[in-house]
Amino acid sequence: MGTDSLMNALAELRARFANALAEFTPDPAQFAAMVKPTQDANFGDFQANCAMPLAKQRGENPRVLAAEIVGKLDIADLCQPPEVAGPGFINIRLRDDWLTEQINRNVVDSRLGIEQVAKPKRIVIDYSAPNVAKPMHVGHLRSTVLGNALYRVAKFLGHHVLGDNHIGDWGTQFGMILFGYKNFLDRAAFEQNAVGELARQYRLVSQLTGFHEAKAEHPKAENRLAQLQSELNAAEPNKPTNDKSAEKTLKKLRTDVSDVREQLTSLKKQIEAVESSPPLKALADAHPQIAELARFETAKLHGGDEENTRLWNQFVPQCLAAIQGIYDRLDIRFDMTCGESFYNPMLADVVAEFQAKGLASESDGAICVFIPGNAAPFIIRKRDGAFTYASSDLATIRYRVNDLQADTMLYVVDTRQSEHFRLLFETAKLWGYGDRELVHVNFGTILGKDNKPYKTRSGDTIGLESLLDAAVARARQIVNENDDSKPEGRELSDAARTSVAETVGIGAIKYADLRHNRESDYVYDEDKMLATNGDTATYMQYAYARVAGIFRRGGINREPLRSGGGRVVFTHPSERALSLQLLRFNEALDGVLAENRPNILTDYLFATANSFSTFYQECSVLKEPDEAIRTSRLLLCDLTARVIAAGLDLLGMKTCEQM
RNA sequence: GCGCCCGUAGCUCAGUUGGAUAGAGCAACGGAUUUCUAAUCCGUAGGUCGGGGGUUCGAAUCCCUCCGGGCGUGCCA
Repeated sequence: MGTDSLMNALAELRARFANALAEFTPDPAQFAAMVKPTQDANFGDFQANCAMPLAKQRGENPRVLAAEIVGKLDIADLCQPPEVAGPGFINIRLRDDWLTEQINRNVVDSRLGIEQVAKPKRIVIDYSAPNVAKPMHVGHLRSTVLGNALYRVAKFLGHHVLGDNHIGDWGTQFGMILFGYKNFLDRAAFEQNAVGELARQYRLVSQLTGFHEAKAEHPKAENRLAQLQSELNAAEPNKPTNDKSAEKTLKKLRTDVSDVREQLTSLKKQIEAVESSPPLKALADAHPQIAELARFETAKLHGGDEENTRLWNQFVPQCLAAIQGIYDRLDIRFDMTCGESFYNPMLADVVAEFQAKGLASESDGAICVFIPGNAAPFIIRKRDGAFTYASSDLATIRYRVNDLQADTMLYVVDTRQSEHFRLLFETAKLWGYGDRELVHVNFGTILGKDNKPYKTRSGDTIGLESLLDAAVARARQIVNENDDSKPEGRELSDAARTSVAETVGIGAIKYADLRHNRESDYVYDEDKMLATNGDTATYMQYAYARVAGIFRRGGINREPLRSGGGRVVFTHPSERALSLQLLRFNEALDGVLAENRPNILTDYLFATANSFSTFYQECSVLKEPDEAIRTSRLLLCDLTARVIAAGLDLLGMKTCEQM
């Protein structure tokens, strides 16, 4: 395969442009990078935007320069003669013979034309990271789905990737279960379902703790409200006419008042939830110091207390096994699960090293790293001597660099922790890890239809499991309806329907998450993600199933088809469009990794499935009388199916042969 | 108070280091089916890209400012 690079049209064009541009600039690569796919097919397949900025730099006429560049270009083997348009765009249309050459190469390529990277990096992807003490909830969805997609793509492109689940197994939450276990355990329930009972303990202790805090906070909030209210009442009547700053203060007061009101109602709700239930109220009254006692259990665990250590060793594997159930369903496996407890033994040494090197200093009793230009300190040990997640994260970096030889570390974590990671990375740089790539792959919040963080109507967080169940149940309904309404009656067995529903339901959730720009918040809308039309996982899965249907109906074996020596030929515009689209798979994958944005791949797959649907509409395959054309179309179908299945697989989604 | 982010079509969202007439999906309207699966395709309509100013041959994108919203903010992770 001496012409590997030809498989990537964009890269090849850029290389050719770089050659031509060498005569005009010392930095041809920068300008060659301005070759891009066109947005509008009327302008051809690719466009080069380099003439304008280059002309500006050289003080020349951009159109004239564009023509000169075209004159130096050696691309006649791949493109039709380029055209200069507008202020100096160079429009390029690939030659059909070159295109068919490439597509025929990909048709028989097991990697679908995707090369592995020349210089693989060792990448650690830190994602999902649930707290094992409590059930996974909607807040874990994005990290889990996004991280896994990046993991799969990086791996497919040939990087050495380690997926690491940095679980919370050592924090205050564990003290809460320990306290609950010792004081409130329902033994029978525990025998029957240990993890469920532990989760109940967590919720119970957390509720009681919250109750006492709310009790203490409530009068303070009322005072604050009263004070703000009176300030507002005083300010409101002498409303200034044209005083901007006074107006602003007034507005600020109003929002403060409504904020405190909101806080008050939520406190009341918390209090009422306990007080309206006599058994809960009795528990609360019996344990006024519950928060402190739970913290004490955590401290005992950290101190090596025998009983707590024994319970911890018993609980953690059980909790992990329960979480694994969700991962199995989501088709996710980690290479390693090194949580907080794994790094615990290293923390004292890390802090000592920072102190010894003079990188950290004491402030108000806490050990802090102060980064110039940052107001907030990076606290690596608290006043009470306990370590923080800052110290744990530093130990993690050291481990990943020294023991795992990581070049790149990705942290797929909520954007609200941006500041923490900024400080963490700065601190790591001071510590001597400035040569490693540390990236916070941040993402936004999943919102409910009220545009607030997604919660149940009563304000509880939504369990991940129930989210999956709901989507699958809805998918099952749709599968039933669709299959029942087939012209010749139902085609799927009950078992098949169940399996399709799982594939479609889980796919819907994942796709809905991945198709958004990760940095945006998005509204969780089950109706939309499971709609039978539109930009959904189902659309891609359906396109795949249609291809599978062709091969099934035609009784065609795909392996022999590929090796049968048939060739793709263009007889219809939709065949060309589909082929070009299929050849762009590598652009999409490169794009995903360049910015850690899987939505680039969802966009690509949607466009691909769309291209296919058009082709499917315009070109009959099995009914095509000309055998060469029929074979050509079968080859296109086969490659389409493989690209869609591979793309979905890289996003963590499955396909079905029939749906 | 300080810091970060966002504001694009009626709704949900894309928009690649500044590029051509700002794009999808849904909803609306009009077409296509003796179905290789209509969970589809083709078309129409819909936007002062929050307002204003600036830089540029060229701005949704960069800078300033104002308005509106979200998030974070020294010992939770």
